[in-house]
Amino acid sequence: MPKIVDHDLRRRELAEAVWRVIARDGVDQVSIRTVAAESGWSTGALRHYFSTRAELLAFACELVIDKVATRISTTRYVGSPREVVRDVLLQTMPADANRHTEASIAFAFLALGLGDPALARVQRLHFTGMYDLCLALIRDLDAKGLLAPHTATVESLARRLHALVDGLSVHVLAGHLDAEEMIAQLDAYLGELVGQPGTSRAHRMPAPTDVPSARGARGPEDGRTGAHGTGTSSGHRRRRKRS
Amino acid sequence: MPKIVDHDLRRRELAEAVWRVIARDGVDQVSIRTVAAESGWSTGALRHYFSTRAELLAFACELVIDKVATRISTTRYVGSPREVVRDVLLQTMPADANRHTEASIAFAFLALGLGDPALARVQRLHFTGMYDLCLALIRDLDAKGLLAPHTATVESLARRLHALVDGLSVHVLAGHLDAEEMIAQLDAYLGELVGQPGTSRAHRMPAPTDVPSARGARGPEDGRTGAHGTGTSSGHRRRRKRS
DNA sequence: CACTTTACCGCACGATCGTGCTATAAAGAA
DNA sequence: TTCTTTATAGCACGATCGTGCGGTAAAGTG
Repeated sequence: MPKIVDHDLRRRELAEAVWRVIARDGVDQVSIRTVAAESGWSTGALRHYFSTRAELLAFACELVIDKVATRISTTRYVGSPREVVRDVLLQTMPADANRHTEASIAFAFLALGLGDPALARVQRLHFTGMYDLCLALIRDLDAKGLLAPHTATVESLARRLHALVDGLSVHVLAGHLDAEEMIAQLDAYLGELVGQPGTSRAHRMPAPTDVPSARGARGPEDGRTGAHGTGTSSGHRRRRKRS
Repeated sequence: MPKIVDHDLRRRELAEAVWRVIARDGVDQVSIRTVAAESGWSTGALRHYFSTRAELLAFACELVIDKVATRISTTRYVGSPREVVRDVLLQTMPADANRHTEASIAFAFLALGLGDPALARVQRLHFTGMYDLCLALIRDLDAKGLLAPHTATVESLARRLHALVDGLSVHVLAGHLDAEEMIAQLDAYLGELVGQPGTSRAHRMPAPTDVPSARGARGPEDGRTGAHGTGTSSGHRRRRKRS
């Protein structure tokens, strides 16, 4: 047998090059050649791992979705139930530079999905997973008796929470809000969901709370070594052999 | 003087061709040639009205924003203040086929704006205008004493309403919600803002209520004949002279 | 009529696109 | 060693892109 490379690992590496191109130059700058240049490979090498451009994009889209799902389900959360809910939801929002980049990539794919049914299908799964997560969080608060008196069903509350989270995210991505304001509004909304108490650190419940998984949500283990950092931070530009 | 055409009118006609291409084939199918074919003009004719592709896109983006701003400020609203608020906000949301198309176009531009600072600037103005509109609506409810007891500022309530509106819209555009569910959730949220009463038609106030303008919001008059229907419905395909 | 100005067409250029293809390098198996 | 299989490079093809530009039709003025 000749030189063997981990195909799945290489595909992830190339997908991350797609992310960097999208984050830096916009989604309409993604081409086989630009991704090849960004990753340091040749166009011919790319075709060994993705037979078509659409396949590359679909993989990069799925991967960024998996990335946040994995982070949600592997992060340990501390604090009151309300703080846990807040921090879980913030995992999907542009709360810092890393998540801003991540969210803008996911958002770019979302727009691309308006004209690409294959991408749209992947994204609907993501939305369904996020709604299920919101519903589970709300149900958890309800079971703990922390929800303020309400007339709506928990499903209705979850739908609105989900919409608020995505709406706030879009507003930050569009430059209409900054991250602090976004977080403040999320906090304010959660403050209306539970009793009045603000972000009070009193009444803390230090035991890490279980977080309902967002989707099929396979853990960090799917053949690889665990949390090795799928982060965008691995932006090493490989140098070419020639030219 | 030779043949004179209304430049602004022609530019609008071409921008509507851009909208149709985006709605039918996706934003990445917009090129000078496809827009020329869609509008029935030649590529050379296009260049008489837009010297560059970016200029064409920017104009089409601004125009779709103006279109909803104009509709908001020219529609007469009837019903209780709460119903007025609902109907005003629904003007920007994919509540029916027409508005769905319109919203998907605006959304496509939004993603395009992530990589184009000029477009991003236009869109920030739009978001600011929409926030101001939400704030004015909330203040109107507050002045009428219709707001349920709340601890938050009206600005905070407006921010969250704005985010909910856009979040629900995105969820419909992504195929995650249908229009009815979206409207139901908007209604439910407004039901929490004001007193408990649902969408009850009792206690109606039939006098058309004034709607605070969304932006600089010039009326429908800006040199043209008024409400002549800037609608996407004017999809007449012009036949070429030859070929 | 001729003349001027605007509207419009459509070709041409160079760049870039996705993708098929061949040639070569590398690495274990025999 | 030779052979077989995989990995990678990079060229070539046809299509499409944005845009510049010259030519022609039309409409009003003199």
